Amino acid sequence: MSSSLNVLQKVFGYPAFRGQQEAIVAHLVAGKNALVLMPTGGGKSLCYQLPALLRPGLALVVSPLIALMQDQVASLRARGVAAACLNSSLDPAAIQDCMAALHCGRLKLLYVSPERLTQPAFLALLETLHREQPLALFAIDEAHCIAEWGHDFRPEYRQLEILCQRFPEVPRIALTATADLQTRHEILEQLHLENCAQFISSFDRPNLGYSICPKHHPSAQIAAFLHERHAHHSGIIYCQSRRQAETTAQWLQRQGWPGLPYHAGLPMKMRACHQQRFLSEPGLIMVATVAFGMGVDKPDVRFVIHLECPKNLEGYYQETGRSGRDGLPAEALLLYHGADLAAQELRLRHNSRTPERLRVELRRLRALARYCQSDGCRRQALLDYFGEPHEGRCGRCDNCNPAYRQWGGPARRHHAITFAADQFTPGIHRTR
DNA sequence: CGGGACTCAGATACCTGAGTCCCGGTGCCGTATT
Repeated sequence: MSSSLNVLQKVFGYPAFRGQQEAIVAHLVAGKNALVLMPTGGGKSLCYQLPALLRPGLALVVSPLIALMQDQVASLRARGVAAACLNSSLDPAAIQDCMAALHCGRLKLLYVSPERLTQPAFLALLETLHREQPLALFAIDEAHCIAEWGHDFRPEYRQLEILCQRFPEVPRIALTATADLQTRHEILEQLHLENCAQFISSFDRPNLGYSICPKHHPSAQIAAFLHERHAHHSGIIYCQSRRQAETTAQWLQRQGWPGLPYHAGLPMKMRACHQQRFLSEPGLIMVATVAFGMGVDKPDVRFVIHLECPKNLEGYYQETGRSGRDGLPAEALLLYHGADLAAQELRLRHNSRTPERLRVELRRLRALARYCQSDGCRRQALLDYFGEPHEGRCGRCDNCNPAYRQWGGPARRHHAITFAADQFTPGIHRTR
């Protein structure tokens, strides 16, 4: 039995590798670089965790959120792996413990943020450790953040090339569940992975149905959608602003739907409470900004509604992809209005740091606009955007199947909630 | 900011016009202040 299969079974408790995992692990164990695109739930973490155990030395994992680090460390420790994170949530004593463990070589995996990683003092620490015992590898988890956040929001994401400069012989692996061609290009460029192997799984989510409807009267359209299709289902409604999330959640509650607001302007306790309730209570509707989602793994989310257009198809794919993780049917509904696109364009023009950046973002926005306005198969268009062929006529989008075309909204608002139930094709939305 | 979307009232079973509101959002880290 190979040592990697042995560790897979003994430490992680899986009988066998899935998909491209085995090839990726072998590639990394051999000391080579890789880019991995794999859907959530596909077993991405294993692709660097297993090599981290098989190679000598400490593996460093760059992760965007403290909550993600904590989840990963807890799960590794539960399997008996010496893992830790180093971040601002730790008290001085915990930091001391972590440093002691690092210095005596007891740790196998250390999770840090890009902000921590790029601090001179931390890099000096890494170099000290590296002289004692060469580092096992660098893993950049959620690597799309390099492109998504690196340009303005979290600039340290664009300083990760320092890994290659300071530790050129340590293998690097970048992992994400969502990256369009532009984002892939930026990840490869920033991490100096230009000629590395790319392991790209299919982006198709066959159990998701896609609908895009003209936004006439959103509250009536949402009410009809929930009433006819998703009563008592868990779902997410994505909004573009905190205020919209608040008002929409309040409106839902007034209508008798269990809506909970979620955005970064809420007190920490309330955010945690709403997230916990969403995960544990059935049938809740999270009304959220982009603050909600990363690292949230709820298998039975049955629908995602976009009250406004996201700013590109990458974001749309990410957000819709949070439904149907259990493999059972789920639906994505986007309420489309040209003015929302125009608003996104204005924001881009206002906020883009460089003309080049603006050009790139406008191109991505226009791809989203074409997608919304297209009368072709949505699945085919979405997969095409990610460079993946699909024959079209998927049967599970509004352009392929009239049953997904019900939410166009009433021409006259007072007819809002009077859709006839017999318009639906039975059997399309079974949930078990 | 100007202009579009939405709400609400009033009149009347669908529609109009005036008034209001809006004009992003994501998190690390470290330091200053209670």
